[in-house]
Amino acid sequence: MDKNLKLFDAEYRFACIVWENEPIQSRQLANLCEQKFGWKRSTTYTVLRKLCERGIMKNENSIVSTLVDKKVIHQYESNTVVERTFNGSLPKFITAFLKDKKLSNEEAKKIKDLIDQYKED
Amino acid sequence: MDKNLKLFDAEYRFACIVWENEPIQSRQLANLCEQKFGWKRSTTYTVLRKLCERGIMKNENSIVSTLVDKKVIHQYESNTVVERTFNGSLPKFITAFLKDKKLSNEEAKKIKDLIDQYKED
DNA sequence: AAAACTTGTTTATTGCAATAAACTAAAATC
DNA sequence: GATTTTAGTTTATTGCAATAAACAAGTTTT
Repeated sequence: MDKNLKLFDAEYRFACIVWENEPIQSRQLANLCEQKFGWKRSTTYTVLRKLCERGIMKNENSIVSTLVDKKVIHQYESNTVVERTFNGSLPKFITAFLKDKKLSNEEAKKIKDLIDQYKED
Repeated sequence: MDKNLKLFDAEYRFACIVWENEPIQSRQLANLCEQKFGWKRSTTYTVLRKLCERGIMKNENSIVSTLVDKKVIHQYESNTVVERTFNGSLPKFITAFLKDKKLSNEEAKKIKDLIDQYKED
């Protein structure tokens, strides 16, 4: 299936709730969304159904769970931003992000170690 | 002034044209937008005026120019994404971005050198 | 000075995300 | 088996981004 991984704001916040609580009863999910977002029951169901139609979640016997990992959504999201706004360049993104910021030695080391993990063998 | 630095998609694409061509006559700008986006003249003026009202551009004697550097918008944009979706963590963002990717030694070095530039003295 | 053109504003129109009300059907309870 | 509850769908409603048509006022051209 050709999943559209672009989650709109409301969808993303909703998905976070599901990721944190899955598998979860649809009823409970509606309650959570009511608490966290002030959503009416029908709103939760509408958002849920849209995501099910796109193959991102499923609702089987009133048990809701995700079909797409949060990591995959994050991957999609980060790639989209870098492509759209930074010409696909990670260094450009980092430069923009760090503008007016300073990193401690530990923070810098952490990132550099991280980068090394993605070097091709 | 309290500039709202959030540019919507159309606004951002428009701003890019201005950054690349400023200072530019409003007429020429309308022509460019017509070519690049297929916009009618009035669309260009509407978008332009919104950005002027927000202190992001100005239009003086039919000469359009920006009041906010592209870097600042990029800074805002990158910070917003990292905060909203990655809990403010740059490493988390990078991890998501690099998933399923490999970096050449040169690419890795480039990024690590970049990181070092932001270490506090 | 009338006509034509230019610049910019005011006022629609459209599309879609976000939210919810109203309804339906099945299941559980009395 | 009638009633109430639960799960989910269908059908609005609202708000706002994106786009543009229609208009106004100044400037240039004839």
